[in-house]
Amino acid sequence: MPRPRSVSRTDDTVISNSELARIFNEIGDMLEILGEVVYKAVAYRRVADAVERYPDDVAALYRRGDPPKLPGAGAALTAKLAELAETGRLEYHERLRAQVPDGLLDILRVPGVGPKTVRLLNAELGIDSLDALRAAAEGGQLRAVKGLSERTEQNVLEGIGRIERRSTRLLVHDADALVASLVEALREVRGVRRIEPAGSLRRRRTTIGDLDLLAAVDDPAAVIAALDGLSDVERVLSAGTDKSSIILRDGPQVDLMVCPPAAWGTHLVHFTGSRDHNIALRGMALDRGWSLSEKGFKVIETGELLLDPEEADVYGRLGLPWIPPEIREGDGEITAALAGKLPSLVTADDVRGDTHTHSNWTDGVDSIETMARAARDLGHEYIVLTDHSPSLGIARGLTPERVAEQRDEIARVNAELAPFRVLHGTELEIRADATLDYPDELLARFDVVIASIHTGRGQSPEQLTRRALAAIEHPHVDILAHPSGRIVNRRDPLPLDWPRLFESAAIHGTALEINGSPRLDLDDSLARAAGRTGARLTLASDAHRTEELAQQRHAVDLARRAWLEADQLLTTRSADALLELVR
DNA sequence: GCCGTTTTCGGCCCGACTGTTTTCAGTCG
Repeated sequence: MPRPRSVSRTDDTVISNSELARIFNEIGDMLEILGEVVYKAVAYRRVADAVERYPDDVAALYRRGDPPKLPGAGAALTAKLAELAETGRLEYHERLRAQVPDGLLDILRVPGVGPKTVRLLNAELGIDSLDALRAAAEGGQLRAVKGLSERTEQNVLEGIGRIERRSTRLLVHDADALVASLVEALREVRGVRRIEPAGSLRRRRTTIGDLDLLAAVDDPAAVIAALDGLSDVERVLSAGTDKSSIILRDGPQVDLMVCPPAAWGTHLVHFTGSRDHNIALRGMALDRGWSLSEKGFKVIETGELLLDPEEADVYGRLGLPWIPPEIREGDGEITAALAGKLPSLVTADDVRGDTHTHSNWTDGVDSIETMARAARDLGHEYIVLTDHSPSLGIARGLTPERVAEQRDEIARVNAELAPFRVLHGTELEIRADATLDYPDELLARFDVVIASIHTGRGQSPEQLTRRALAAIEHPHVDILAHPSGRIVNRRDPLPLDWPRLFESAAIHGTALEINGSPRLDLDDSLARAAGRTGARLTLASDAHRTEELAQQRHAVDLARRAWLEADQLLTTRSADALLELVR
């Protein structure tokens, strides 16, 4: 399976953050294969992570002479980022690639095969590609190498099969459903006191690699046996006394950790992560003479183990308030906690309405009344109905005449369902030429106008930014919907000038949407950056059927990851307060 | 390669599991 590698660039395109990160990660892999000190590889990967998470375009900032301060980037790596930003290439990277055969990086992706084994295979058997590795394993040649065996050959073949089948990371929406069924199955096992998802799912990341579960149990063997025995388990990867890993059929890897109830706190902190967050906590523990692991705090002088049954006890020992999982990314939360400046994150209970919903008047499935009743059942006080404007032909956008008819229908539903309210809105197309899809007189009659880009996505960053700004600055536009236009795992975000957009949104009082559908747009780092500039945001489901109204809770999760508080959001207000704000 | 209210050198989070080996290295999270 060939993997993409960077190519020489001759055009004037600024290299993207994800491409920078990819190159730095690849350097880390190559350094390890070459047998360099592992910390050098770690340094490159750390900076790769920081670049990937950075909300603005790192290369563009370098070019502008305003390079960001990235944690873990010293003189050497800063110079390499600068070289990549200026030229799109990195001589050091190309030199390493000349030393490391292409296929070795592919082999490194086989589970269970690390850099040492890659080197060994290459040195002893001349293996330099996945195909060569597969052939050698099938031919029983690996067992001739000291330290490898027939068993290794089987594992390698299974590993190759898995990376060839492996799809993209799991969307959090899908991971939730999977984990719920696992938790339900294991909760009933004898001796299970508590069981909860941990890892990136508990941090509510957008996509999930492996599913992590933590169980507090009296009898570890019982719950591990129960997991391994589930009907949809394709293979048991490992099964020890404290943890077990399985692969679900057509699904992700699931890691189950068990612990005694008395040590639940440290285990949950440990397995929730992130890695950077845990490293920071361990550093703080060391300063106090403790070694922190999932087992507990070990007093270094005496070896005594201090147990914490709850997470709050763990943080308390370190002089910290409990930190919500969503912001445990090693991205300033420890500093904020120490200073007593943790945000009071928005919660699902703060939400009073939804600013982006559709009906069967355009591309939705359910009627206005059905959507309204479902939203009321969810506890909402109102929804904004935002069916499409005409130029989005694929969605059967509403003509001005149909808009008028829809207004009457909404009045009827409101009379029926009061005090619940349907506010009359529109999802207004921002056309390719930066004009809007309805005349101003018509826009003025809507309660709420949300504007979005669906077409002309191939335009230059300048053109696209101009279109978004045209909407933000328009007096009748209240919300920019799914601002980046991305769909997770399917459609890349538009290359917009975000700092300019956020600043303009703050000035004009136009809110930016956090969309809880599989778009998950804005993403968490952009939403955090927007919040910092003082722009207002809104949480929306973009529901096209009643069941999708519940998607809004993914927007809540994302807002929490973005450090947002209730008063920075529209949908935490009453309908009247919302109308007052957008007037 | 980075980094310092102990350090400009000597550290760099910590432990479980596997496999092959008789005490540990490699891999993973």
